Amino acid sequence: MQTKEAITALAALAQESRLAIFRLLVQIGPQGLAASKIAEMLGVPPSSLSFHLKELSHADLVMSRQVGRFVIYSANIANMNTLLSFLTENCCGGNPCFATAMPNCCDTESSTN
Amino acid sequence: MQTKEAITALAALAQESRLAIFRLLVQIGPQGLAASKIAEMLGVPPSSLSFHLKELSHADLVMSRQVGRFVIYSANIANMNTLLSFLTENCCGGNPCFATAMPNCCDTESSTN
DNA sequence: TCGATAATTCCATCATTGTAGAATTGTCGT
DNA sequence: ACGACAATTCTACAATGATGGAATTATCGA
Repeated sequence: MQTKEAITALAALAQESRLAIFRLLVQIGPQGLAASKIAEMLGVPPSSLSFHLKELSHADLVMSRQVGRFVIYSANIANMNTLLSFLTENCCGGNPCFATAMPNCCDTESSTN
Repeated sequence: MQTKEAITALAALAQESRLAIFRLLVQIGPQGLAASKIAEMLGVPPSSLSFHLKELSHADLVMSRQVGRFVIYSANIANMNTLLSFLTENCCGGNPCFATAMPNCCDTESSTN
């Protein structure tokens, strides 16, 4: 992961609505939620929600798939884990302090780990 | 950790200079670096550096201590870990996907793991 | 106490981002 | 094809954040 991508992701998360959306999607897991459902649960106006979902998508933190007239959004856990790793990369110069790898949370589609 | 604190921390990291500063301090570890040294290593003007260090301090991502006429900054790894946990909290509804706890990177002041 | 260096605050300028109503596009059921 | 609903884009407006030079505060060595 490059610095630029990390900043995009962090900036995407550094906003009340988007953080709420993302955390909601993390908790829901791979099955995801329709945009309208998210709007309903979080009380965000549709246009604002679209704006924020676009930001999160652009930051590769959420994925979307079309199902009928719904667009289902889900958290991109793999990329979130990449981000977390980036933040702790080479912690303390790689000395004993650091417990190897980051957790693999909800290994998305690919193989587990 | 509250949402508000998380947003403050994420916003602090979502900026090129600050992310560079933070990652540098993470890699340096508990011993930390003087502000002037950081400025030198990253090529940031002193006033800008102060501004960014203040942001990072306010977000509880770095700590500082005065040593002579130097102010030594170090990463607050404990709080970073709290932030990472917050982001993955209750992932997938707490189902099998999630590998228990976050890594404890550089257990700050206390014992070194 | 004086010069030198470390660090922060002040300040003005510039750029980016959040917000939400209205209009638009796309998909469904009949 | 038409009405209903899902979602996005368009468009201003308001608010916040980044930048770096100059002045200021604080600490050291001699």
